[in-house]
Amino acid sequence: MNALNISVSAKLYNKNPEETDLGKRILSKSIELMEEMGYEHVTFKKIGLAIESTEASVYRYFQNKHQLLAYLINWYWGWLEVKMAQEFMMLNSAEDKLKRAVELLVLPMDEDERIPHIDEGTLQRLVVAEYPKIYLTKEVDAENEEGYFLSYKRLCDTLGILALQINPDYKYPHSLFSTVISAAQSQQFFTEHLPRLSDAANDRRAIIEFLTEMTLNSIQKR
Amino acid sequence: MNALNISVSAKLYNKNPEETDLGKRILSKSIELMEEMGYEHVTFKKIGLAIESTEASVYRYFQNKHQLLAYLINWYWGWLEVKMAQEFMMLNSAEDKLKRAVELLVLPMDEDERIPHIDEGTLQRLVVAEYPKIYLTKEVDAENEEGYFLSYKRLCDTLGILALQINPDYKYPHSLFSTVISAAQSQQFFTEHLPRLSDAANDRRAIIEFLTEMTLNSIQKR
DNA sequence: GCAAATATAATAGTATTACTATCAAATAAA
DNA sequence: TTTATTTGATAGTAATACTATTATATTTGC
Repeated sequence: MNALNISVSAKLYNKNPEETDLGKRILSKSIELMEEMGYEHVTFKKIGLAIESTEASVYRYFQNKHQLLAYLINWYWGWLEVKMAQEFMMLNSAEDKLKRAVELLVLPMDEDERIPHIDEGTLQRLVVAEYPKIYLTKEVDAENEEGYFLSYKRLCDTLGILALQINPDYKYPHSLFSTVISAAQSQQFFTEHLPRLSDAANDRRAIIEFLTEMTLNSIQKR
Repeated sequence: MNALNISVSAKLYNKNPEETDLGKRILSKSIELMEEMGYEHVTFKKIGLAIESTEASVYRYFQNKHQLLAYLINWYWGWLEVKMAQEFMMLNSAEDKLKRAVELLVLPMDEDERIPHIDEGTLQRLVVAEYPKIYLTKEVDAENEEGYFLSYKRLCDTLGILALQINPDYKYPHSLFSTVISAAQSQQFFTEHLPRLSDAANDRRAIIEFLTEMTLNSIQKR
């Protein structure tokens, strides 16, 4: 077992991939493959090949590619939340915590050696490139009931609570942080691929400053 | 010919659908079908059936489903820009223009009778549900060079210029408006499907207030 | 240590999708 | 009215997203 375990809803897999060696290889290789060739071009057959096993084996762990992506993205948000909780212990003001949260959303991730089968840096790039695809479907309502988006919602709540500590009268904490988290992802994507949609020429610090200003200016009492 | 024509880059179609009756039926029915059953579940075969023609006919106008979606979404942003330009003529301050722009992004659209083959209200709902899918692909760089995202970029520019009229020192006009436009879409989606990610219980006015505050507070000199 | 249960590998097969190609009939343009 | 263009009808192909089956490992419970 791992020193650290990120819990992901049991509805997000057929058979828990964290419990077997093959399962971990599926996670590790599908992160790699999806980041490299893009979600649309990945098939369970290709994953089977990459893990030196078969398509059928992958199906034993995940019902389909969409569920696998949802698993990985949930894992990422869950892991980010743990990271934030750890770092928040050292910080004393809600404002500092929010600033640090924005940094964690945008700065590249180092690998966590406690979890050798997941490369957090690659996973972060995968999330930047694919995350809205897990909810932009006609199945969203059914999947929402299955808990497909729990970790994302929890993260928004957590940050929203910090905002209310700064200004208890702020009316839009959930909207603000779903916007900020989403903007953190898309600004990273835009600086790389559609630079005219951002003002941060490949400079993560500028993205952080933009988001931090936007967040704090929105919350502030006036 | 139409009284009003929204121009869409010629790279977004094989054969211009605005020029023939069949082409217009393709546009009209694919908006309907995609909004109704979701992008993933639409096929050219189904569109062919819906327009009482064949799969092959649809392929004569669009290379594939992705290009068709890109066409429709570009058409939407192009049309919104025209709408905004019309309304801005009546308004005298940059702030009023920005406020109105946010409203146009969020309020439901009435049909424009000058363009009978496009139902703008349905198209708007389609854009809310699908727009990031046109750039979240591995082909984004190639498609960007083909002009797949021009109308979106132009819209962000236009609004960014208004922001600079309010505060010429504001450093992030492009980032801000790509964020605001994107948030306008996703907040509409969240209030309907993932309400815990917003604070606007099915109330478009609340979304507008949230976005307007966020925008103006970000720009303001302080 | 052995029987029973479970996990995996290898393979086959099906329906659907995303196209490409062909050709004749209809329509429009010169 | 000849010629070109557009459409309709049909066929075909490779890939995808699965489901099913069976033999062989591997693990677990007793």
